Amino acid sequence: MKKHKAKSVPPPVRGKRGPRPRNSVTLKMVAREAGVSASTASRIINRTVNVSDELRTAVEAAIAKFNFRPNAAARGLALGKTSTIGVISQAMASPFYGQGLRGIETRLQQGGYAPLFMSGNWQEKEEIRCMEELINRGVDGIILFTGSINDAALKAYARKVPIVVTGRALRAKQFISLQVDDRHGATVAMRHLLDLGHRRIAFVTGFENHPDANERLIGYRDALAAAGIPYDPQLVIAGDFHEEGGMQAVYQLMDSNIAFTAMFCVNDETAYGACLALFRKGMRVPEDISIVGFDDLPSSTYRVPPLTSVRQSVQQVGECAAEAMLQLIAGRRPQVTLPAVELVVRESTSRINR
Amino acid sequence: MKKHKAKSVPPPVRGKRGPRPRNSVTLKMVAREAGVSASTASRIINRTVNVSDELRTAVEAAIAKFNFRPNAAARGLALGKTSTIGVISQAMASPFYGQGLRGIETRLQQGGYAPLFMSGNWQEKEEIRCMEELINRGVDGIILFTGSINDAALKAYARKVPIVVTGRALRAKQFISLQVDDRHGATVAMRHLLDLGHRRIAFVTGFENHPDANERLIGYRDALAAAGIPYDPQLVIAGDFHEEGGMQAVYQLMDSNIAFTAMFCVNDETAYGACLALFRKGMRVPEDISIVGFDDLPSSTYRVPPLTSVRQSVQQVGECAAEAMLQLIAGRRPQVTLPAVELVVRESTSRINR
DNA sequence: AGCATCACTGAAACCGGTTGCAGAAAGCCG
DNA sequence: CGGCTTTCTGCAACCGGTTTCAGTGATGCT
Repeated sequence: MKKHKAKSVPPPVRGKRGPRPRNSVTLKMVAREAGVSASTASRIINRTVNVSDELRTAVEAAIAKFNFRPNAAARGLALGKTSTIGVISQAMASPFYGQGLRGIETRLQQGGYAPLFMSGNWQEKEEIRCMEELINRGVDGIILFTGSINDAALKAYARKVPIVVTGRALRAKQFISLQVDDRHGATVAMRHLLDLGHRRIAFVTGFENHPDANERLIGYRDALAAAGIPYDPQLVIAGDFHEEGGMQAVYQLMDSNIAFTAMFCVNDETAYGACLALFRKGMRVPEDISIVGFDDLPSSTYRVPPLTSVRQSVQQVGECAAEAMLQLIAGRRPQVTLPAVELVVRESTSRINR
Repeated sequence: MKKHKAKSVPPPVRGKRGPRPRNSVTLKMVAREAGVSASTASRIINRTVNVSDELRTAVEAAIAKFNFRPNAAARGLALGKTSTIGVISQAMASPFYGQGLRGIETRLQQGGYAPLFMSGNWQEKEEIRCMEELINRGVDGIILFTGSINDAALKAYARKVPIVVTGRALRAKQFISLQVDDRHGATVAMRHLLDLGHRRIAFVTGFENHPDANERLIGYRDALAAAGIPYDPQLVIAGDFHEEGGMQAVYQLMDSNIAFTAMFCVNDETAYGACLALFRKGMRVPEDISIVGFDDLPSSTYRVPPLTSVRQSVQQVGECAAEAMLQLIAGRRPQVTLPAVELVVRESTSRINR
């Protein structure tokens, strides 16, 4: 008994396959229950074609009865898409990113996509790793939320998968970059302080060369220039976008005996740190020093005192990014506009009193 | 020209299929390049069997040359697993969850899994939706980070997929629950206040019936009892785990002229709100009122004044949850222990001065 | 009535991997 | 030197959907 040519009559070999305790309902089972073929069931589910009402209700009943949910992997394989969007941010733990991620999640979900979040931890290498991993997993697009991957690499990736990036000015196919109007926001913040009579205004910036930080610095300088106040480099201190940077900046200013009556911080977290350092130094906010932040994190409302800040609604930026991605995938050239930045005046700023 | 029986000779129909611009390298291409079959290539990649060094290097070279990455959907379909763990939390935007999620992400990644995050927004219905969605997507396990899905439903889900839950005491197959020692933490916080001489200590709790809140309330009462101080229900105010709840609690206490010299808040965010309300009422922290929080969020270090809090390292809880999940998947009965809670004394508490 | 059109439906070929089975080649034995 | 393991390798059958193509009745048009 030898079958010298196995192909002549394909015998249903059917050994029991591997780990098959898939406790799941398959399309075939639903189809059989409804008395139709799998193809028809599939078409009904996806509304690909019209089918008679009779069959439709039968299939729908079967689906409900078994609580059928199509297997995402199979569908992804067949369709060549996963209905998943990769999202790379820097750190989930930060309230800033949390906000943005939430916006992305919300909007994506409306569009039938789910986000797959990964964190780059402020390291380009890690971001690259995330990129690769996400592409492996076959995501249908990638949103880079304030990433630092260099432009060239990004363009290269954009040829494999649609990409949306925040905080860049870069054009390419399958590629959208969203620019928050950092410069304008900074100008508005400065104008507020200037209006209150401040003239010696310190600026705590972020990492060297970070686009957001640079733009905000430009806004700072623009506002000074417009008010006819000379730019004093001593008043600009490098920070790290975190509380620690804000604290160090204050210590540095005060230890150097550099006079100032107000501070503009590159983001709210930096402002928090500055507040604490001033408190340590026995200075009061806003009586002695006025402080303005940027981002208007939710917790800024509840600081003591509540922080004046430039609101850019990170959540809305996230939503816009998601929106852009959805349009990109749909093949349209996205036309999304970020909400305008606006100053939220609270209690960390007051008229200069001396 | 009619072929009445199409099956007799299966003709390679091969119409051009749908959207096939898969710009990806397939296993088959790699195999051909290396001069082996797809099966062998697969086995080499997965180290399923030993193969001659010659072939191994050939295949590895081909992989490198094409930068081949196996298609995750196909692999998932064949294997019945996705190397993805679903994670349901309540809100990404909150620093609390951000911390925990970060811990989960870190640990999972070490184990070769990636997290798929979804938010329930404190609504059981949404959590259920997430559950379903995650199961659809074929995740290999689900971590419910402080969820409110009822125990019965949870047990039912656990029959379809391994589940790890925080903040419950529930046993089942394929199911682990992690309990933070809330009660002990609350006791420690209270003992600190009592040691400082406080006797009228308010407690701002969370949502009604939330397990964490209840446990902490018990700790509060235990500590009072141990100190021989009668429990005064007037001093316990319901909150919402957020700043707003803390503010309202303070207003309520003060408007009712209920005397108190210290507050213990169910979590840090509540404490933040309380601080602000006290500030509004012209009370100083800690000179007039001492405040203790719970969770020790990163930003508590930078509050003005820095907040005394019970540290439970949410990030470590996240890591433990991930660890438990990995073990569960590996078929072991996980034996993970959460780090002990500890009090971090900062500047929001001081000896009573009256 | 005769033939083209149309609306539905099912069989089978994919998607891109994994893996049971068997055949081939090499090694070992009596 | 033939028979029997042992080690590798390839064929083809899956995984669970989607979609092309062909086939069946029913209908429309001349």
